[in-house]
Amino acid sequence: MSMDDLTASKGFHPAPDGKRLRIHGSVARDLGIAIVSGRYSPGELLLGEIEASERLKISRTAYREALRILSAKGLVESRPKTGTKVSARFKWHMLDPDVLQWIFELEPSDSLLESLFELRRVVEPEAAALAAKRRADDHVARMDKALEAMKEHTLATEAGRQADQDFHAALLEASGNPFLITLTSGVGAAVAWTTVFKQRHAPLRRDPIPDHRRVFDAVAAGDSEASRAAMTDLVNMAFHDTRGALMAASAP
Amino acid sequence: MSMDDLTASKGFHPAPDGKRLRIHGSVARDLGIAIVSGRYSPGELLLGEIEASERLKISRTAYREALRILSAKGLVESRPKTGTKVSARFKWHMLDPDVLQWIFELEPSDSLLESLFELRRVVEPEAAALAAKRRADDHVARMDKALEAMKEHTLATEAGRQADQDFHAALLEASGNPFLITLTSGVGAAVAWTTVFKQRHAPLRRDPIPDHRRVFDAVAAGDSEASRAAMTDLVNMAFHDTRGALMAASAP
DNA sequence: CCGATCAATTTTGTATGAGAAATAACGAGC
DNA sequence: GCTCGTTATTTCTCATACAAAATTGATCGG
Repeated sequence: MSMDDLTASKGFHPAPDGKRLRIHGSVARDLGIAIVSGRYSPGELLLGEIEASERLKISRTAYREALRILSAKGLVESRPKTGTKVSARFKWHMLDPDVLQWIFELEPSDSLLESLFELRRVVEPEAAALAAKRRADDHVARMDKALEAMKEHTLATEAGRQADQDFHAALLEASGNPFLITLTSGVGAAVAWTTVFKQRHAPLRRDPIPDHRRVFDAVAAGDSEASRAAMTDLVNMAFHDTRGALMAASAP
Repeated sequence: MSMDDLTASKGFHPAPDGKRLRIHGSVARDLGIAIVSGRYSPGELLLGEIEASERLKISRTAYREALRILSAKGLVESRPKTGTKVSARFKWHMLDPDVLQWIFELEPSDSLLESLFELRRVVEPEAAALAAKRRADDHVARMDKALEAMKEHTLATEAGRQADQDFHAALLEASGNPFLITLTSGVGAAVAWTTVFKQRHAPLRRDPIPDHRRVFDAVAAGDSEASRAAMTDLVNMAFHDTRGALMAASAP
């Protein structure tokens, strides 16, 4: 692909950053999206530093730092004389929060979506089960509070979605496993953002409160089996919603 | 902590890179290890660019690029005027291959080790079960070949360990899920390197061939239940070995 | 005394030019 | 045909200068 396409699309991204931080990362973002979306194929050589930075109208340093970010995420690898090339897909850090977000900002293939939720169906119920065993009173209180806020504001509002995030965050913390926390929160955030972004506030899903309530009750009661089951349902519902959002966005 | 400690330890790392690639990343490595090992606490401010680069005896650009790598992995965040500070732990990308490796090069706490294998016990058996359903003949052939090589060379040799890697790689590919592949291979590689590095070729584990054979037979037969069970045993054995290696290294 | 607005200072961010290291490709010599 | 040095290209490093951002403090008005 031509580097000009990138320049052309500069600044058109909705930038679902949440908090504005590291504006400069937009270059890495654009390049990253171009890569994960397949506009650069694995093995393909990128232009040299001078040429690329000229096309993008940025300095060489800025371009290099963007490449550093991408190489830290396993998307590219560069060596002297050879140049910088897009890494093979299996080297990509697919679970990196940014990479995930980049993937889901475009139109992820059905199989990718299926794969991601395959992972979620395995991990998240187990996290809920662990949370049921290990939760402290504080976690239960936070989940309860978040649930109340969800009921009050609904998911159509920013406050409601924040409460949803809080609910899951508290649950994950209760699991006490930092790896599960990183994994699940990253995946959840990327997907949640997708649904919100693709279907703007569309009340497509059925009332999510009862399902959350089931999870809450099970975890609060310390019933790991019930927690697992309830969370499985929740993930399945999320899968349904996400698929719906993506299909609506791709075929308007 | 003082930045001088870093300079002092420069070049002492065994650099388990495998292929030499991006030597320059050693700065990021040192800093990353310093962070995940707790020598910098979350929230702590790093020195300014000029001062830090002087201490490390590198240029400002080199130091900045190292910071970029770390920020891409969620370890630090920098803003103008405020400076660069170590991010809160929950922001770290714990499943990033490099971060994992950095964590396990030091002495990870028992609870961390427990947490990681908690994740593995959930994910890897499921990956094996999926592989049993989806494996193609090619995957079986590769696993078979790798198994033969393992039997011939044993895990005490480099060739044998390579065969072990190949075995698991083929199995993961058979699962057909890129997220499972990234997750498992990253985790596996970091831990495998730890055991090899900590206990140099020590024949601590019982013969791993039969356990691998069980997995192979189940996957080849397309029996997902048996695959799940066999892989569970394999993970448990790996947990035992890793714990042993780490304890041996910490209390010589 | 309190508040707000505006300027100053500090820190990261960007730009640019010059050169060093690394490595793949080429060619000379045997 | 094979080995070994040479060359060319590309990333990597360095040094310096300037721009942008954001916190701090000071100044002014109420």
